[in-house]
Amino acid sequence: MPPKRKQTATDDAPKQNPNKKVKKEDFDSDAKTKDGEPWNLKIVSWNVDGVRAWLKKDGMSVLEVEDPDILCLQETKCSEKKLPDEIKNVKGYKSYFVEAKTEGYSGVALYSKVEPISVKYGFDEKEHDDEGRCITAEYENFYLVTTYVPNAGKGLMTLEKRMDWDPKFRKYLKELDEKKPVIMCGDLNVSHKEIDLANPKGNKKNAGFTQEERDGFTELLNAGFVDSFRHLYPDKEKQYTFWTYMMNCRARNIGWRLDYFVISERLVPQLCDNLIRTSLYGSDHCPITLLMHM
Amino acid sequence: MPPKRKQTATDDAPKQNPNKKVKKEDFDSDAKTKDGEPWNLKIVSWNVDGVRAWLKKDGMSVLEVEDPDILCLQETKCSEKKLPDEIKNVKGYKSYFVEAKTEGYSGVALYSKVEPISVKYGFDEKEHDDEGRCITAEYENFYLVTTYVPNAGKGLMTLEKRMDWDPKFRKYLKELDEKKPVIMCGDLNVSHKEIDLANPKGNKKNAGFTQEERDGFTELLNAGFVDSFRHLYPDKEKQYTFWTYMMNCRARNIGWRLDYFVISERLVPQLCDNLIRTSLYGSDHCPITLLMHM
DNA sequence: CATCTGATG
DNA sequence: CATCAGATG
Repeated sequence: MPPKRKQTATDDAPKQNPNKKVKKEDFDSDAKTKDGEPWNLKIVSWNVDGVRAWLKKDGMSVLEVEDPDILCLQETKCSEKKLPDEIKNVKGYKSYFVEAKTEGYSGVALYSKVEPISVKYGFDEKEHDDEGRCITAEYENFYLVTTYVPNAGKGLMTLEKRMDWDPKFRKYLKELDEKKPVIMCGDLNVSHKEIDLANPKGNKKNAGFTQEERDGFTELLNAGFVDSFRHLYPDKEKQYTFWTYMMNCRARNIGWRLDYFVISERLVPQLCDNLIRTSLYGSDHCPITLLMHM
Repeated sequence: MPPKRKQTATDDAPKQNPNKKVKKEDFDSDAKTKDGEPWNLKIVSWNVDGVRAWLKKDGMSVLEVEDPDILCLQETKCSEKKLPDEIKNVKGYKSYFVEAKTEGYSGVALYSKVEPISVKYGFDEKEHDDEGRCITAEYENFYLVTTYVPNAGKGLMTLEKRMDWDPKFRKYLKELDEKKPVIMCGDLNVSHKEIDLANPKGNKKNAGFTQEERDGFTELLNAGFVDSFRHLYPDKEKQYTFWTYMMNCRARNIGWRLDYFVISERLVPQLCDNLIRTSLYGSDHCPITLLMHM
């Protein structure tokens, strides 16, 4: 049985205030594994929806308040040659980028305090790799994969591309998992269950909540992986990581949980916490934070 | 001989400060005709470079400080159906709009306290009229024509279109002039002489200062019209109405005089002043103001 | 270095 | 309602 966390009525719908200045202390955590081991690895993942716009909105301050060991960004929407210097060179971190062949589309970044043993761009599927959606970093005792999964598009225009992605990416993760345990994070562009979005009924035919996409996520979990947030908080409602900019959705918490840390089953004993940082602004997603004892 | 105005070294290069709040009193004028008649008609012309962006930058405050009888705007870049209500309905004015067939391109507006006897959209040249570049308002004792003349384009890509415009538009103005005197204003997209731009040497091959465009303007004047500003201030240097947004040109006054009031020769005795309102911001052009005794 | 559109999300 | 690109100026 997963360790159920205490739930209160108030923490169901996190109060968000974009103007409130965040303090480093608010991000402190003494989370521990089930066996009482403290965390010693922190990973932050954030879909930045354009890294240049996000930079101007002070997105980089996430490094000050979180001080993560690893930071993963999705939807950088910027070729490497156009990256501002503040994005390219971050003190204390090695950085890695993939870009789409189409300028200003997709793109993923990975920052790491410790230099990985190896870094792999894409996952040997040319069509998908050409869109700059995946970076894998190999560490001593795990692989970190960060990804921006294809959006099924308005009117499900690109659902086919998405459904091509799911099995291929799952296969890739399984292959990695045979070598070392895997921590995969990013914008998976799906809300798994009804609890994972504000309006499940109205979105069954929309990108991010079709049966096909939800089944793809289920199959990933069946392949030996765990949705770390839902594992820790199986019944916690109104926990979202994305809100459309339209209709004041973020202030009203009409959102979707699209961003995840998905970990190999055998890493569950080392899981300390998965936090959703709704107090941080800079994109239509908020960052998520994983705490592990490695 | 034209009435030469006093020139000082300091008013050659107007000091501009975008943050300075303008006061209505700073726009007062007691200009008179050569014969000492005070002005009783004020017309303001402004290339707004996108009327929606200009509105957000408080461009409409020109009405408060100038209180013109007629306001002409060029490059509205907005089809009538997309015009914000504040643009469409202005208290105290009748308003008229032309739009380009291409959404977000060109477009001209005219606001008038007194309802014109008639209003004409375009000048019966289909190619040009499809680009929403001209409105003519007929008044008791004059025609007002406001226009946004085709830009010759980067690398003079559209110089041909421009050179097609010049004789046709000139012919149109001459025909009007046979009926009533004409006041024509707007962005003529040419600096007539070397004195009319900061860098004449470097721009002889560029849109706005080619020999063809300059000759077109000369031919217009030869057809019985007068550049009212240059008539009043024949030697006044560094008087520009446009500065590219690039390279901090406005602060450095590296500009062009592209916006004009061109009037029928027989209106010259009624001319009181032509002012360049460099203290007003909201676009890459500044407004110009004509004072007439009609 | 601004405006705009149109694609994308 | 945001990001981006690309056209236009």
